[in-house]
Amino acid sequence: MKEIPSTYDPKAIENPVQEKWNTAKAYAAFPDERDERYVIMMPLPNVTGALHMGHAIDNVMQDLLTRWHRMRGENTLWMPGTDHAGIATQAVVEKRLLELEGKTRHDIGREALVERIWAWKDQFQERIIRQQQSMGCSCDWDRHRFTMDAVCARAVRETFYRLFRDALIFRGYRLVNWDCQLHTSVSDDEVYHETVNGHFWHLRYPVIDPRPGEPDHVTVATTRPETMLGDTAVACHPEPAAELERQIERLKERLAAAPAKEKKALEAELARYQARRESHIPTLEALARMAREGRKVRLPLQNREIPLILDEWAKPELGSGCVKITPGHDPNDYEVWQRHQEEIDIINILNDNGTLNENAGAYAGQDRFAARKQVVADLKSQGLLERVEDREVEIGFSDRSKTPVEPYLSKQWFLRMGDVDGGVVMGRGTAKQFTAPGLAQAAMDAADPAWQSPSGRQVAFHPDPVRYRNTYHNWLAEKRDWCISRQLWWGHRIPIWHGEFTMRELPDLLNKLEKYDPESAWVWIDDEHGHKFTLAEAKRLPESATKYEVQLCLRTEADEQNYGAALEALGLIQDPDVLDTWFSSALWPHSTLGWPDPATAQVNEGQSTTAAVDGNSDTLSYYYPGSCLVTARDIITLWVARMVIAGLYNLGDVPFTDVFIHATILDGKGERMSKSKGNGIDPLDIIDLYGTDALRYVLCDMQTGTQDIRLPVQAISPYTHNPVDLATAKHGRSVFTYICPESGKEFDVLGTLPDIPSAKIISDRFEIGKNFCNKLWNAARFAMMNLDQQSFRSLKPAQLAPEDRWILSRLAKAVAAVSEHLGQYNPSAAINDARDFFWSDFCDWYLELIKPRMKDPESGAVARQVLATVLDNSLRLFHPFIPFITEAIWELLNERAPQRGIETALPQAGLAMLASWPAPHPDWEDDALEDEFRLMQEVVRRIRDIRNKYTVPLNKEIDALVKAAGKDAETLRHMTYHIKLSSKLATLTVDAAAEKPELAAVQVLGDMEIYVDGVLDVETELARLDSQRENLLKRIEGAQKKLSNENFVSRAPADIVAKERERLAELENQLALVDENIAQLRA
RNA sequence: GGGCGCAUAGCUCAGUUGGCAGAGCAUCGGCCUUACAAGCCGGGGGUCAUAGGUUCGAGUCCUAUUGCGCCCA
Repeated sequence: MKEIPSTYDPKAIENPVQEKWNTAKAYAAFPDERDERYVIMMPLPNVTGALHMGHAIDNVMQDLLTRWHRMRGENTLWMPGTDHAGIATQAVVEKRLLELEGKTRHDIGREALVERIWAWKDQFQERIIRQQQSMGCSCDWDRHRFTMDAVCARAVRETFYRLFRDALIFRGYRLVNWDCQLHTSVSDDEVYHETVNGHFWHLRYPVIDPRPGEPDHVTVATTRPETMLGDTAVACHPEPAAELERQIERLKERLAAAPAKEKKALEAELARYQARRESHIPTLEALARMAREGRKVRLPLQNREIPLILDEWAKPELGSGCVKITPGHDPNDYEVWQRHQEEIDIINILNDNGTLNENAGAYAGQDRFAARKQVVADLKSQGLLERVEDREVEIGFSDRSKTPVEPYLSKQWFLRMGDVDGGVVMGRGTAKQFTAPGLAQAAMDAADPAWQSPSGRQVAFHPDPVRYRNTYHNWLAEKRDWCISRQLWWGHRIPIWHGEFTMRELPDLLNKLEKYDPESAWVWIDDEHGHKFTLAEAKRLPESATKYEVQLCLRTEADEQNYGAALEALGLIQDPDVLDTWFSSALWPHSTLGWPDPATAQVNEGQSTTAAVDGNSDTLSYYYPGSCLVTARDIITLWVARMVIAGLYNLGDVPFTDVFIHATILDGKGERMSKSKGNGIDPLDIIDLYGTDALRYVLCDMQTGTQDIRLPVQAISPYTHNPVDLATAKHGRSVFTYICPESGKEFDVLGTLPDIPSAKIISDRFEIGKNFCNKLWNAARFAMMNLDQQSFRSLKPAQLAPEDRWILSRLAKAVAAVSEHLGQYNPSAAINDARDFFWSDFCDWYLELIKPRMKDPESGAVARQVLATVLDNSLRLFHPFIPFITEAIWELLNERAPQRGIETALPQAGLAMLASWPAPHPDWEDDALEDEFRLMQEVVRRIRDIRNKYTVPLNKEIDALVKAAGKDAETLRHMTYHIKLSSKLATLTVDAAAEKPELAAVQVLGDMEIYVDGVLDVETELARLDSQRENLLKRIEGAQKKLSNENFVSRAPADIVAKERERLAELENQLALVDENIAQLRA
């Protein structure tokens, strides 16, 4: 039998426990005959780097739910995996390539780069899995997926094909955010904005052939002067005077409603507006008239004539009242262009690397920032620069390359999110097929409590259903088309072959394409306006020089092998772009299970199959739809919504019914924790210092409702190895360095400065978890010392001592409360229910009460059996929260008391992880007994207080006399043993007619008085009684005031009033007793 | 600019339908009591951000203000 060390050492237990789980494959899930199942799909970590605290809480919450449901006997699958994270990973690898070898991706080519990214992915995926395993994640490691695995890739292709066939995927020109360094579009989510000091340049464009009385130039302003090279118009408001008046009225309304302190600024603005009636409106009216006449201005530097146009985007109350229109490089101007397509052009002046192209004339080839300087200088020398204003400007940066993004016109693939004529068929060909108005609408409906999928499901958010549903709804309601193409090399290649042809060239090609089976190769023909034609329709188009784009989607990898080369021979080329990462993540809940066909899905070597075996279902039909998605707030829109869309579209059902939104981890200042801010904690550092279970305990403890988690952080000084509080420490030469207060030397928290030692970031909050684990360890150790091949025999309640029945009653209630709170997605409440039971009831009272019984053969045997049973249930109860220590103790307990239970034996299990969740035991609950215990504990506390007040050492036994009658007296007589033991009394006497010994310390408790003789110091006692008296007076006054309020007595519910009366009577009684005692002592 | 959220003990947070303000940590005093000093026993500490309102009664409901955070543009 194993010796039990006297202190809890997480390092000594975690690896062996991990090995046991892995050897037993305790995590593995297979379809079987059970109807109850529980499925969680892991939000995929990127393969770009190590896991941080955000991953830690996400994983711990998932593992908590997974272990809990597994113990409840449900067929539980937690599917793990990693995400290829397109741009993020490629950017990291490209950066390394440049740093280490001085090469760009173009130097080594597509294939070689992709090969290097695979190598990177293999390395990091392994590391991530190790980290997750060390956090105790009980995912099914034999089903681990990577978004570019064959099984996932097939699902991506199939989905793309179906969406394309349904005309929900289309190609079009759009202004996108362009990363000039990575040469790719980036999504809005990948752009962050920063306010920087910039300029507002006011430029003059000469009017062509001005007539008398007309302005000879217009002034426009811009923060990006080089974009003027791509200007195609200058806009003026169609009704400048009327519009200005409207704005003046609006401002007046705002002024009337504004608080005093804002009035001044608004008044000034109003005055400015009013002055413009004179200073600007005549010119603007003239320009509007000229625009109506089709007049033009000359674009400087380009010597191009561009029209004056009328558009409401020009604001007569701002600037000059006119705006330059650069449709190719500004989103607002792009919208203006869409309204005026017949009148004006759209010009792109940028290359994909941020240099100017041939459309920039003399500036072609220059970088955009160099060109900016040159343009400004040239305008100035021509006298066309009116003035330069300093101004704060907001600039969008690419999150990946940290360089400014440019609005850039390019052809991209989109997924249509809006409603579609005739609707969209969801779950086509399945038993759950239905029609939705559009993809976004389908996902919105899915979270509507009134809606049900064909299987009766819908999506609900926890723990705040309304708030998070609104977030989800508001985003989807925009129904913005989703740009799914990325100009990258790393990711799922778009399975489209396309080419441009005129109607003269087309018929021949169409005849050849017609031979392909549409089940393998779907064809759409787009005209220049994005109208789509089928093959058959296109054949009837009139012969012309108009260009059409032929797009053909090959459905499978095999189709590509078979037809790819032939298509290229026909003049079609494969689109070089890859899909947005979220496209494959959206399919995660079903692609991982083998969709579209689990029988033929190609899983990796050594993995569990997705196909049906031994008469059980395949994984897709068994585990889809899943149960719960666990994630943070910021992923609701990005990912949750897209998974719902994909699940509904492909399978006609939601991917999960519950979404658990957990907290975001902040530092002590309330800022989001992140590696790049220097406040990020590495979970492995916490595990190293406090143990995995401590990490998990504290994360569970802090996951309350919707409250984010604030973790005050410290740095471990590399000089003294002592913690340094970062909230108060002084900074060194940058915001990422601090001065160690003890040594006065500087350290760095980012770990990127070569000449300064870096410090680990930790948080002492995790001590709470370690302390609890130590308590659990030692309580178990005490139990083990007393359990030696403890045997089981059926015990009737009558054979149990009161403390045995009491602890079982408390246990039954704790089990119920923990289950209840876990069901409500409240881990904090749940772990505290368990903790309070274990620490405050079991350790503080029960263990102390049974110590003497350990020497008695008969009552000792009963106590041991109760002890083993309660410990058994406690381990089961704590296991989902702190799996390592509970598993380690479980093994020790199995050795010493293999069979546990009270009346019947509990179900046995070799692993705590596979043990059953504690059974509910309403029959053990005993409220009357708990009341008696509460009274006993009160009395004990009063006596202990006296001991403390008069510093009576514990080894000095004292006598207590209690004046009590009726039920109280009866209870105290039942509990005499417990009171004596817990407060170390020689004797306890309970007597209704007890007389207070002259110099006894007194405690008043309800109607009772407790006397302890022989310890008293008169002065101290008087002071104590005085303060008690004060307190009583205050409370009596409050109660009297309340009861003398006629309104309270007449309007408050009768039971509340009665309770208040009762309370007053009791307080008055206590006051009388205290007064009596004071009088006696004074006498 | 639009939307959402938060403010309770020194710190981190609970506080159900409105009915006696709680926990853990920290702090103070006493204990190396035989599982645990990472512990045990006891104590102190609050104008529930501010100002109004509803109500017999407000930490809780309503309005405004202040400060902070997040999301979207």
